Amino acid sequence: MLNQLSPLDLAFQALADPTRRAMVERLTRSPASVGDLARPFSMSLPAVLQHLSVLEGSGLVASEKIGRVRMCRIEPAALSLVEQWINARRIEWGRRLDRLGAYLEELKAKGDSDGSNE
Amino acid sequence: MLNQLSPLDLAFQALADPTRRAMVERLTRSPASVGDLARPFSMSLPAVLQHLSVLEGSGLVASEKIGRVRMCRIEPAALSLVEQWINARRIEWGRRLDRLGAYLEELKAKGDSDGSNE
DNA sequence: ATGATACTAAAGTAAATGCTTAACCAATTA
DNA sequence: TAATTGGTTAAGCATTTACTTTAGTATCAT
Repeated sequence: MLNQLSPLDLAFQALADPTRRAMVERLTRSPASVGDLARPFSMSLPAVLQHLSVLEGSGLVASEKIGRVRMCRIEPAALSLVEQWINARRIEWGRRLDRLGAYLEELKAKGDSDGSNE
Repeated sequence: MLNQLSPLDLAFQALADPTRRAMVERLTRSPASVGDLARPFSMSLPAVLQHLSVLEGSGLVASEKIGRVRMCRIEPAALSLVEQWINARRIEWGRRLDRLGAYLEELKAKGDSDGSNE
């Protein structure tokens, strides 16, 4: 089961929910208040607050209360953590294709030198 | 509530679990059997199978049974879906910084031309 | 044929998730 | 000062998630 969650876990979990992803998309354009964030959704304000707290817990979003309105903004560092994980997979995948390519080249060279078909 | 899940939802949800992410990492290096995938984890085989089925459902992994062993491989298209979402956010974020920068430049130009301090 | 191997299916469970409603409080505004 | 606005807290609930154990079913080796 999931006990000590890494920052990467928290980020991926936060982004797994479409509502939260939409909130991140919104905040990527500009900072917004809790009410602003809630407006597009057909759910209660407390529900939105809970999503927001997941986002804050993951480090993807930060917020600050000014007067009676809480302004929220994205925190790009957490997003780039996710980005790095994906990139690492792509790089490894590329390396694999390279190895496979080299192997196929080797096979081909061998095949060209003897009389086997294909 | 979550009803019709988009491919992106499925991919993010699949990657939200550390066990499944580890399985993806393993498969990025080379294809592996169910048993291979299970070995590093201290959980039952059925549990691993369930994780695998989530990964397959998300399109991140494909598998094929040969004899009595099921070989699994990653399916990079689904990963690149996630990558694209992240990139889109980074681009939007960049655009925002550009706008902010332009605004600050404008302020600065104005500030340089009049007598205000700073 | 017998047993071992590799996986699969089914059912059950504790905990987490994504909501809700019903208060509540603290800044504005009238 | 009283009402409104914007947010917050707490409690409760249905569903989903991440497992477990138990009991299979096909292969493959001997």
